[in-house]
Amino acid sequence: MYALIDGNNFYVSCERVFRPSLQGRPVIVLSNNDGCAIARSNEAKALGIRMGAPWHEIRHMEQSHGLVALSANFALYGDLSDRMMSLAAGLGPHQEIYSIDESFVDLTGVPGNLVERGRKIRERILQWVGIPCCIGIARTKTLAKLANHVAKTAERKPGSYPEHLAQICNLEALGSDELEDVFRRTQVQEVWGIGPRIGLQLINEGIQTVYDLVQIDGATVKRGWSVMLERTVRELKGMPCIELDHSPPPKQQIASTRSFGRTVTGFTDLEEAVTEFASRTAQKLRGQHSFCAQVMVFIRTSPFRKDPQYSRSIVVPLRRPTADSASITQGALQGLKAIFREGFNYAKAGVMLLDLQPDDQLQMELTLEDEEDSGRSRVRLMSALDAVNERYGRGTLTLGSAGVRGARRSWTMKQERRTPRYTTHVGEMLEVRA
DNA sequence: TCTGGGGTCCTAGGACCC
DNA sequence: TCTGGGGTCCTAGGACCC
Repeated sequence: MYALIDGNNFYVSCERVFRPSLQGRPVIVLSNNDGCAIARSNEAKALGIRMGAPWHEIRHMEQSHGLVALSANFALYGDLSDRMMSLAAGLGPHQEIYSIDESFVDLTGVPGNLVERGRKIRERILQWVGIPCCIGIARTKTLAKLANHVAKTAERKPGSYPEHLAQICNLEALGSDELEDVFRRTQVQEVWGIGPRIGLQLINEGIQTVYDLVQIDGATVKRGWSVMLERTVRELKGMPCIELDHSPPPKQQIASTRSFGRTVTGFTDLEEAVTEFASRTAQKLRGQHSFCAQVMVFIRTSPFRKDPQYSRSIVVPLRRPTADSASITQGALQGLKAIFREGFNYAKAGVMLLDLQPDDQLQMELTLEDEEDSGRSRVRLMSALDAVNERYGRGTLTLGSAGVRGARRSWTMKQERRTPRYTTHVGEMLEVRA
């Protein structure tokens, strides 16, 4: 048995914790560069604002409907997520943190009424953190996701599902007639693992609801689509195929990419940006105790503009696997030189680290003694760099080619509506006056 | 004028091996 | 007219997730 617990409209709920006046109003959170909507309150959903809607297309609703749009404040969301997750872990013995707002909990062996237990945890998260959650409970992870969808939709749209399934939904507790009713009311595109493409194909084949989908036998699904969809169908039939990942394996690639606040044309701007992206990836790499053997760098123009288009990437092999910011940055800049072309309006760039391996399983090589010493001192230098940036904030210490804070850096992202980092930045804490 | 970022897994096809 | 069989590895592209 699994539970899936997630925060409702998570980013918006985080903003409302510190600004209760946003309750009951249509609120959205925008992506980096204030580009498009990535979280919507129920009221914003009711206005017909789609996930990913470009801000410039819906901006007029500020005036007409009192829409509130905020820039993404990931420092705040990450911190509230940690608090929510530690309380959600109380549901059962093992937890898998699946995303910033969702976790699966293995309920095997948990005694008593699971719905009651869920309700207590939900109340605690609401009271202690301030985030409203919904919980889905079922025999497989895919069904737990489905149950969670039912719990949320029943709460938000009365009449869509039986009322008693709102907020906390345990599919295992339903009779077969009621379960069939839930399956008939749920469209295939709502299923975890079925995206817009496959969803459309299924509908064209006359398979509209989860009920239709579970009528098909596995072999037909595999032949007509893929082993992935077959697995999903088996899970919907109650056969567990996806296990809980309670200690997620180290990442196989690490990326840092950004769209620019405005387009840039010069090599120097790209050099600064790529230096920063490379440094960030290197820091993440050290965080999971890995080395990388290859660095990928890409630059591209905006496909949304009518400008001449250019998009290229290149993979640069490193001389030896490393987690040193300078070596990784050097590789990335070397790649950038190779792919840069004059005369384009660049809108985005990024660095990805590939071919990752644990940093304690390095292939040894013959080195001169002083080189080995300098290798060790580089490791200490990187530890010191990370420690200083951890203590005093990201960007306190950077490589020279990253450019100087507050100087040009014309490429940095636009965030015109960000709320304070209430819980992670001393200078931005809430002040309460008597 | 203005359209996010960071991941995973699967598949098909080509190169290569014995 | 006729040209093996079985396997691995790599890459690019597609689909999906939040």
